[in-house]
Amino acid sequence: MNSKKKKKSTPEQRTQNMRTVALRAGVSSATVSRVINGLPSVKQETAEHVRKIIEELRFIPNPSATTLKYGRSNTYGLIVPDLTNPFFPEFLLHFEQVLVENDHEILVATTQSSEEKLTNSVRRMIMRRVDGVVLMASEMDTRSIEPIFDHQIPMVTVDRRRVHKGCGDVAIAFENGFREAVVYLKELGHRRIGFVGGTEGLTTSEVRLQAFQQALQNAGLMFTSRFVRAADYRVDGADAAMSSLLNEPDRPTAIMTVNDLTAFGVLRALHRAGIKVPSEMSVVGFDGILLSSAVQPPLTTIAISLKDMANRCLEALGKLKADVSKRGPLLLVNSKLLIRESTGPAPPK
Amino acid sequence: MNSKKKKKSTPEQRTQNMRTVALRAGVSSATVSRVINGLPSVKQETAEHVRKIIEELRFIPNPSATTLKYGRSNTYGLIVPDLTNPFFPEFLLHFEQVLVENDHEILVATTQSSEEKLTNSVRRMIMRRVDGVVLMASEMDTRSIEPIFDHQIPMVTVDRRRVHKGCGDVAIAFENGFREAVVYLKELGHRRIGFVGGTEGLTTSEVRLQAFQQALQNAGLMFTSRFVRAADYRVDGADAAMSSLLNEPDRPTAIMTVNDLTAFGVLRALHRAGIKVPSEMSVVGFDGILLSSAVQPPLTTIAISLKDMANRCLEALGKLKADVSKRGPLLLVNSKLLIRESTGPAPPK
DNA sequence: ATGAAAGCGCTAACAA
DNA sequence: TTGTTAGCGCTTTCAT
Repeated sequence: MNSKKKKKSTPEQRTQNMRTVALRAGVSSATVSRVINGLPSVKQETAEHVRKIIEELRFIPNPSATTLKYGRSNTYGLIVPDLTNPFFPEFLLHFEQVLVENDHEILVATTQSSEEKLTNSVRRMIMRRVDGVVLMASEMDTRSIEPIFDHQIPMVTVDRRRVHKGCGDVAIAFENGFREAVVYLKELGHRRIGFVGGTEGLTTSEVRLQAFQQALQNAGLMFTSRFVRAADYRVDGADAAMSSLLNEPDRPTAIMTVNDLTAFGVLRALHRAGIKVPSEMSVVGFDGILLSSAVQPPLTTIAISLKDMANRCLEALGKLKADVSKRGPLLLVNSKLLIRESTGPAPPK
Repeated sequence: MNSKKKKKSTPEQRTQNMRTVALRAGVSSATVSRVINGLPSVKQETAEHVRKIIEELRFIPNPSATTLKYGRSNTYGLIVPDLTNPFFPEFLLHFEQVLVENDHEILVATTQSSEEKLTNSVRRMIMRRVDGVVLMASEMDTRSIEPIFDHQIPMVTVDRRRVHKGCGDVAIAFENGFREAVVYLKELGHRRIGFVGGTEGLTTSEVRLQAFQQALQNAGLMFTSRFVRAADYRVDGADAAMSSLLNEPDRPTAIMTVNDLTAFGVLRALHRAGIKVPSEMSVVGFDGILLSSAVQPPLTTIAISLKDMANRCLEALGKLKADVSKRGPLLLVNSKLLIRESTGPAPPK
């Protein structure tokens, strides 16, 4: 029963289009287009009639025609390193919320910290003619993202802290958050504060480490690299790093971390070592992912407002859309200490 | 410096296209197309030359033309209820892995369990002319997804356990997993096993509860609804449900749950109540999300192979693509008990 | 082995 | 206020 009817050239089944609607409504397809796009130059009456037909026919327009015509797709690209870190899906959620309101789509790509995948993701973004890209994989080499600029696509990076032609940046105000946390820990009597950081060699990791160092200085506390370990933003790496840190002769009484996953790893290492949190050691996370309140003990963490961050990204992208040839803005997202139960008074000497 | 040159009709800046390449290579755009698509009917020499030009020009094709022509977009849709449950992003990751290999895109939509959002997501899927949809929001009313069938788009649901015309299903084999877990708990001496389930009224919740009940029967253990609570697949809801369960006069010695997030909530409630895990009570999760090994204690859980699941979804979609007018397959994904530290021998009477 | 050309659905000029 | 029409980039007959 395989019907092999080929009329002329159209190879697959035809779908409805504005013509179909127009024919049925007794108007031209231009009018249908105008109605759908809400242009004012249509008689009230006609518009309503057309809308009724659209309803009847359950007509759904085909945006690929518009994409073809204008080279823009009402889609934004989001490139993230790792969807298994809940921070990114949570951001995605907020980003989506803002965009879908505006009838935009999101094209998500993950890089898994591979240069090759990034190059590939960038290519996909360009192919799909995205209106803008948010790049959260700041660890990457600049070369891979150059095609974005060649194609005049606005881009915002997160936490690269550099802007240039066609590219803005949304930076997380680590400084504030770390300062607030250090002050808080100091008030609790902590004097030796350690740090489990991110992958070495990444700008973003260095920025965070420096912010921590700065915060210690501001509070008049001593910084020693003996209390610092690099990890990889993930649980297992952080666990290992913390275990190594525990070998230091005089231990810190509090640990700050580069993100919540790292804090989870630290908690696990401490638990395995039989060190009680917070009575023997305090732990502070960073990010404020939803699950940070679900672990034991609920994590004191420096939270970022994802909503704010999504809005800033859009803001930067919007500014660039007006003129891709100028340098993008450098915006800041604040962080805020969220006190829960993984921190407490420093143990007595 | 706003250049306002309008030549004829083209409103935005032109981009490269196959013509550009063709001109430069001294061939026709048809040949360029054939080279790009790897058709065999091109002279080796010509093909290489064209490829060189493509390279030189850094040409990137525009798939929206193809989408327009053929009404298919090389994109699959994925509709999930909740990106903040790590299970879904983790699945997305595997799904993406399989698809990107095949030069496909993913269009993600979240429903947040809202019927309206689902309707909207479905519309977006149709607009973008996706080649198929994976629907993980099985809690939803059927009406909202009907347009998918009207538009002949293959669909796979996850864990609806019903198939029909144009729609397959990938079911998670809860039965196996629960049976395995119950047997394991029984061997540890547990006789009273409680259950914290999913949102009431959802097929998927009922399936899981029944699987649990069945597993108890098979093991010759008593089932009592006093030891069962409905929650909402999330931490807070599960925490509350567990707290309520603790009010029962003779408590269960082990708790099984409907997903890992629920287990996290249970752990938190137990911790707050001062009940030690696993010495006083054992807890079993479901899903095997990455973070299940990061909590304290590391969670014994019934793990699903996400890779397997992604492959099954594709398999079902592939079968349907061959013929959307027939009913889709009903495939099964296995689950497997992962023993960690949240389970132990039943406490002495 | 290659080229010419039609047409996918939509929208903005332009005409009426 | 509405209609006519060209053309976005690509693929695929059909012709050469």
